[in-house]
Amino acid sequence: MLKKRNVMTIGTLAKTAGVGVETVRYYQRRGLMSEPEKPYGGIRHYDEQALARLHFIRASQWLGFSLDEIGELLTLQDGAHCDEARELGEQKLTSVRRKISRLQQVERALNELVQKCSSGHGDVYCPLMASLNDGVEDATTDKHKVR
Amino acid sequence: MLKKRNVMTIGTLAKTAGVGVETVRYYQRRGLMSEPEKPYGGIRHYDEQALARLHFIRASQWLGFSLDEIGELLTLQDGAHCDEARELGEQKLTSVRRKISRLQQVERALNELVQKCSSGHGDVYCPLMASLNDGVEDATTDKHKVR
DNA sequence: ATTGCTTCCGTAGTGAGGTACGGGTCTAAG
DNA sequence: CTTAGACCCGTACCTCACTACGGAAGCAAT
Repeated sequence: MLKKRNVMTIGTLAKTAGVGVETVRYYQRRGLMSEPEKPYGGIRHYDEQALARLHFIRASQWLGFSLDEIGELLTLQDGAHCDEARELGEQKLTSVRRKISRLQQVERALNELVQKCSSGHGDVYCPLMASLNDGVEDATTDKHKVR
Repeated sequence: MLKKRNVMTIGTLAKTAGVGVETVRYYQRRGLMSEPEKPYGGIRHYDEQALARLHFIRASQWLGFSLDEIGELLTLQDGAHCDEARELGEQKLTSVRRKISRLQQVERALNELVQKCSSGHGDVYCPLMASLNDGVEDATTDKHKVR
């Protein structure tokens, strides 16, 4: 082994990871990736570690972690902080579950409204609109606070 | 009957609907609500119609419509466009269902990772971190494109 | 009449996660 | 040698739905 590190420019790195060059630079500004030293006069080069870091970031994002949270995860990188990492994971899991059940409520309400519209009616009015007008049955006591 | 319209200032209107004054003004700027004429020298007043409009907007938001989409819904207000409204509702329903199933994938992946962390391991490494490092099993072929 | 809360209005800032621009420098191909 | 295409870097801009700011003017109670 001892294969020579396969070296990339930022463009190649970005393409390989499926993100834009600007995105990589943005992660560097956010402190999620380091900027390699640039050799006299020119272009920085990146290795598989940089690529792995990018994969880590995207995987974490896919799980719903924000870039700030990913920064936190990255400080736990050495494996000695498994408990903290699990804690973060559990919090995220909870928030994902909340989102799911909220969306399921929305699904039920919306489905019902659409059904009512489809099943022919007096024509003079629209059940969906009517419901919107008086607040949609089912905002199950968490009125307001949409965001 | 013929009860005199119960008249409100913007502050009362906003509080009654559970939103901020600035939010009402914002909706006016967005064209979702009209600004009543102001009587010589001063303060505009709002009636139940304005309140109903605010309820309509919040109910629609709760269902996942964006303010732009709500503007569109509002043009269909007269009940004669039930088909168009239903169409919009169906599109939204589809997108809600997509979100749900995406989140359910995330839930499964995250749950598995957290479980692995909890069930004691060699200590030298963290299963969650390890998975993040090599991309999380289960990004089920929709790699990248998190947003 | 003075205090003190609202309203009015335009403009600007927030947060998240980027994307775009523009001017300058490098490098590789022809 | 020239030219096309990366790269470097800072700064500005984008979307979405608000939220804040600041000064002037109105209104209600003391």
